[in-house]
Amino acid sequence: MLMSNTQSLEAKRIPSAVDWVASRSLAGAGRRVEDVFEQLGIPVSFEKDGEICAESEPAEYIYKVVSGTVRSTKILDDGRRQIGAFYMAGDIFGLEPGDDYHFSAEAVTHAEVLAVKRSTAFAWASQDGDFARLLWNVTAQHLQRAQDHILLLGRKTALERVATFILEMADRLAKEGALELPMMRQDIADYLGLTIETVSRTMTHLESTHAISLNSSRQIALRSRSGLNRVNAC
Amino acid sequence: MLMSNTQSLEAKRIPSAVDWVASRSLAGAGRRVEDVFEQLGIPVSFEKDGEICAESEPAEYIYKVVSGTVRSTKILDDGRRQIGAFYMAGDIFGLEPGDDYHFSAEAVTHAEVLAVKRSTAFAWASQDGDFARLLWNVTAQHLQRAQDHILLLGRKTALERVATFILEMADRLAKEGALELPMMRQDIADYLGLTIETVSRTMTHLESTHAISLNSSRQIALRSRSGLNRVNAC
DNA sequence: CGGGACGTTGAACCAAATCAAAACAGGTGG
DNA sequence: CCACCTGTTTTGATTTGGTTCAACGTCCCG
Repeated sequence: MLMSNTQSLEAKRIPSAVDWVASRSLAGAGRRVEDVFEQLGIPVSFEKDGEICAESEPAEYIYKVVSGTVRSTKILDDGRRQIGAFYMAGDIFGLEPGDDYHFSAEAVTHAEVLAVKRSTAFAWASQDGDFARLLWNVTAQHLQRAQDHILLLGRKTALERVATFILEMADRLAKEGALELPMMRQDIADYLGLTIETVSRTMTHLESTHAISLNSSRQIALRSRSGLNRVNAC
Repeated sequence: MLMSNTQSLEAKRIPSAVDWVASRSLAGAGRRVEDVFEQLGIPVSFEKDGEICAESEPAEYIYKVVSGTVRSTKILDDGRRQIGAFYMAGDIFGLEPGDDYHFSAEAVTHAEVLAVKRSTAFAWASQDGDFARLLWNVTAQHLQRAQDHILLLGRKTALERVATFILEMADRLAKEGALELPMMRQDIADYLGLTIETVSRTMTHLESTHAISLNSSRQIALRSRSGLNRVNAC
């Protein structure tokens, strides 16, 4: 869909970025490592549902989310879909040990990302231990989240899954007690390994037990964090 | 249980390893990066069900499996257990971005591991880009496996889960078509997010459809890899 | 040969899925 | 401003895959 967007990257800016890193890689020590993406990244924006990268395509870029929300997905032959993670502002994704992406990534909302060529990032990391350490750290944190999610999918009930989800989202994007979910019910269902109906019913149930209140389907207020924590086994 | 074993590590050998890495870290360039664990690691062995590390304890060591099989587990308050991964000979585990382990690890069978102090490994990695790259690679591969497992737990049926499991184990430890499972049914169930009964029934079903044959409960022969691949959605 | 751990099988049950329909929320255009 | 359309969410009725509960086999190992 937004393939043209992705492909145009190459023609537009990348070659100069490669030259840049080659010429400055040893001068990078003074640079703040957190800002490497900001300095080397090409800003790209994706409309809602735009495809940022596709499973089993060459993993040419690493991405950092500037704004918006991104989902990583895997799809089975018959269309069943699983969302592995949501990435929000500040999150880095697309780091692959092999040559190809191992999942697809799509914009949940309109999203702005910074794209850095994999080769550029690796070249930089080989010169700058702090940056290498940052990349490892990002990967290891993703792994921890994945392990938590494995526990959720393998052993938690629908009620526990939804409670965990709401608490996770509250931590990541709450402004004083209320949160605006960027994704629709189908995305939540595919993240939690449930159906939309079960997600909807469970939300309603949490509202009826005064754990949350649903301003609109996307806007949730935490009524009782302790209630959510209680229902969320841990 | 084997806490004494783990704790004795410190007294026994670690301090000398720290000195060693300090004195030789810059001389390490000629060393084969794959062998760093063999050179720096302290061999430790664990009996069946021995605890190698525990969730939320300080992540003091990184481990490499020499022989045997290890499971990583997370447990909910009420005892529900999820196995995140199995580690076999050659696998590295225990790499944590934070200061504490994020899961427990136990020996499924009698297991020999090499333990390297986290601080030692990180010190080495900061001097040796190849070793840093190796550690990142290990982490990123674990992440990919975790993502595949998330898909399995979120969206696959019991039959598909068991088929996927058998194919995975066949890839990792098959000798000409037959494989000897190191773990019991409860471990398989906790890995696949099922119950022992369902795992057992599903194995029986796969045998009755001539996809596998069960020599004993632990010894499986792949009768029809294509049959398994067919049942295993992907 | 007897006991305990592990594995299989059977029957009843239940949490979540599926199937179906109604309610809701934005847009768009008259 | 309202009527209409389309995509999304909620609610209801029914079904089902997998769990639970219960019993029986099997395999070691002393």
